[in-house]
Amino acid sequence: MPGVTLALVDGKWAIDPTEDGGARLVALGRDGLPEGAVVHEGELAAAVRGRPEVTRWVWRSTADIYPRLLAAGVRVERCYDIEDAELLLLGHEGRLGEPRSAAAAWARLHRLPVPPDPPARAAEPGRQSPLFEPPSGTGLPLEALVEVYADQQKRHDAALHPGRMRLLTASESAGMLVAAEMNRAGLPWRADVHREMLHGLLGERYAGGGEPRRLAELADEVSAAFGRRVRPDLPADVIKAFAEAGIRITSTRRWALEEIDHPAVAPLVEYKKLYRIWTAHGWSWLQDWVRDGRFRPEYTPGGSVSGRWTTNGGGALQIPKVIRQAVVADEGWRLVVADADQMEPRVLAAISRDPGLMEVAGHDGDLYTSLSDRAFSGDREHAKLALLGAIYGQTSGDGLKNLAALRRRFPKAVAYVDDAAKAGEEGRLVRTWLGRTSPPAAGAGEDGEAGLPQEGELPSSDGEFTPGYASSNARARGRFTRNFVVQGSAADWALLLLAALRASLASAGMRAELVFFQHDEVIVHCPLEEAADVVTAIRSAGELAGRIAFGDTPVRFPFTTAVVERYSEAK
DNA sequence: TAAATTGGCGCC
DNA sequence: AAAGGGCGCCAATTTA
Repeated sequence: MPGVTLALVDGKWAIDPTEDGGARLVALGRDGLPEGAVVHEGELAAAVRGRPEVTRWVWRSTADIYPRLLAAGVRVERCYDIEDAELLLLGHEGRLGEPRSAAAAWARLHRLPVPPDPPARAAEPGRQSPLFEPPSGTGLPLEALVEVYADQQKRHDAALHPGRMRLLTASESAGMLVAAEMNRAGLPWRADVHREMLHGLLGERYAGGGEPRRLAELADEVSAAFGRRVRPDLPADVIKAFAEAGIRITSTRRWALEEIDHPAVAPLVEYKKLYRIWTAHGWSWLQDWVRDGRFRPEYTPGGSVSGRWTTNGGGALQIPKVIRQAVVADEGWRLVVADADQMEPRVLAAISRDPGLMEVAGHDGDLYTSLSDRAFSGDREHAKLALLGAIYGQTSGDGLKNLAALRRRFPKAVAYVDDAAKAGEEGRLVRTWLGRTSPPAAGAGEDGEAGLPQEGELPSSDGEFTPGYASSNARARGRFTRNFVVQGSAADWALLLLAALRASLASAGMRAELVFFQHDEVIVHCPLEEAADVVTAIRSAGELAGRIAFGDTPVRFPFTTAVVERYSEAK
């Protein structure tokens, strides 16, 4: 599958946009240093389009440059995003928090004062597309960018696992391309369907921005149940009202409310559910975020420390299930919705190399069922809770009880997350499989010393660890690092999945495009006749991602797929 | 008055 | 039955 490999060297060029809409470019050798002279082209897109032999474009920031190429109809196969790589390398070096702009990297290289990063700008729904903004370059000439790039190559060599680190920066760069393409494509969204649903759920929308009819009615029911006016959206008011009724609660979370026997509970819970839809995905959301039949969130690959993506504006990764009815394929097209099955347990099997868990994860069938057959006398729910509890660091409840059984049967898997938790409690850093590194504990830093950090050897300066005892802060940090190694390695795999899928769709010359990605789930929008091939492409990409990320492993990465007209029809 | 924090809940 | 990881978003409240 030549179109799907992740070649790291060959045909690399560095490019930097100029103020006048052109670009400066130079070919790069294997060492990352320039080969030949810098050339200037009058038009950025033409400069790229005219060099089809280039297999990887090295540039400062994909988010800055690629939308403009896409607008001109130019797609690129691969890129290397210098500022993204800088962030990953800094993290790996235990220096997360230092400025990551190319200008900062260049200044560090030359022992000059390091400029702080510009503040991140929040997405505004009505904001002009970056297409019409001038390049937001940092004023660094191409020659300096290339110096930073060559230095980054050396820093990859110095990483704990240089090959994996290269894979990490290459795949996150690919993720940047995917993100820009998805931002451009948008998720098909039927505003009329959405409005119908809002009306059905919430009732009429009153002018002046007040609560819709159904919410007002529920608020009245809550008040009637208490015998006085109570505002259901104010936790303090609700807690006080229950106290007056002789019921002591400390929070108004749904699970806490549902324990209570009181006539206010039912309307209160219903109110919270609908209130959430009204404020987060209601009429004003629709107005702000849906244009021309598409919802266009801004994806940020690696936006969370674990490497999961985030979105900026529009809450794209929290679309309530009921609202998904509004996600409808175009006429004659379909949505291929693919969900990776039990991704995190499978990733734990691959990274811990626990023989028993690898065997359980070596089949496409339901992982929790085979887990429970082996270790929980067929009790699937207990098996699932135990495994998730181990990954999340559960501290009480049934999950904890069943952890003992899990530890007996799958000692290496449990030890892997336990070791990560211990590292976190002791203030050390942990890494994902490909080398993304957890941030230093709060209060650590400042005293960073020379030399390359090795796994588990980075000191913390918060001084709160004492042998045999961990403070609640330390334990919280342990839960974080415990989960980080699994969630983050799963994000590693997901990046490779996206890169492989993108390459596969492009090489097959399909009209299909990726339109949604959410941790372990992708949606591809495609003509009906391409749907079967898309399903195949997704399955192959998942397996390929597993092999590239984790090497020779028996662990399988199957998907549940659905070819549907509406997102809500999947699952 | 603006920025930061809190509580709650949606998704994974 | 009870609450462990990661986010973004909203409204209200507290802090600067």
